[in-house]
Amino acid sequence: MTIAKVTEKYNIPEDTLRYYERIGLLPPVHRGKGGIRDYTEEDCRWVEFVRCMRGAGLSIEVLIEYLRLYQLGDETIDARKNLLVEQRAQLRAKLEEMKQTLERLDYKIVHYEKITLDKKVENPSCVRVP
Amino acid sequence: MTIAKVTEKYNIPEDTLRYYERIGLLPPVHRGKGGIRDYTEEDCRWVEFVRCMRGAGLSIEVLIEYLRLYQLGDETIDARKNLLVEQRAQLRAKLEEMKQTLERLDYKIVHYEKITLDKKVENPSCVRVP
DNA sequence: TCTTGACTTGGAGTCGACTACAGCCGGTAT
DNA sequence: ATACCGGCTGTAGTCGACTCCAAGTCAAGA
Repeated sequence: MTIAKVTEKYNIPEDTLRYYERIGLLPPVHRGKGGIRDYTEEDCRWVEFVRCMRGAGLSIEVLIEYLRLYQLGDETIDARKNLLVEQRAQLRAKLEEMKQTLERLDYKIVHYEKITLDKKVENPSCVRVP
Repeated sequence: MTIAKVTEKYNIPEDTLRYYERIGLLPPVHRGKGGIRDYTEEDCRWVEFVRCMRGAGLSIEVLIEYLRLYQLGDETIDARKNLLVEQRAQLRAKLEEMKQTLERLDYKIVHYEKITLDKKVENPSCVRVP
């Protein structure tokens, strides 16, 4: 699969795919004639995995480490699991924080809607909070 | 309230508080003798608000705009509400994405645990996926 | 044969969000 | 009087994560 196809399929710019590979966030992609990249099924799985994890905010550094461990084989299964457990904990925490903030936004929006209604009935009962 | 107290209370570095004020992410803080900042209750509410929203990933740009609108008074209530509604939508989407990823991590971790167990009973039934 | 277009590398530039000084000021403790 | 805080401004530097570009290669089509 050419880089253009991968870009199209996963919606990741070509430059970014090359960059990911260069820094070791993707395994070295096999090259065909003239050094042109030819992404295998497994390469694509990595691309998708990285997109997913980056989308959730995992750092590039951590993902490079994960790939590195993966490439070292079965010896690193424990280390990989620990890495994922750690990242999961952080993700959980972030998620919780964001849920709280979402609720706060809900509350504020309701507040703004109340103000607007109050104004319509000429009864301004709003308080000044951020 | 001095900047040091605010730093301590909200766990935001002094440099960052000054930076936030400079770029208009906080309203101009009143100064006492010798130009020293004296944060009011309302200033603190903004600090806390900004910390919360930044923590959820809202951009500085958007928050500056929100403060700007707020400072323009009641004329901008609608605009502010719209801004919040938009940001809430984005936050919801991000949250959903992260939830999916969290589940995926759960799944992968379980998978790694299975591998470890399998190995203990000399029955390696694992597949090679990222 | 020449051009076009998809790909390559290597390196530099950008962007958002801080973060770290250098150098100065004013009040208090020794 | 001096030294030390704690704060101030202004500017520059850092960091993570891309993003852009020049210059080159190669294959296929007019």
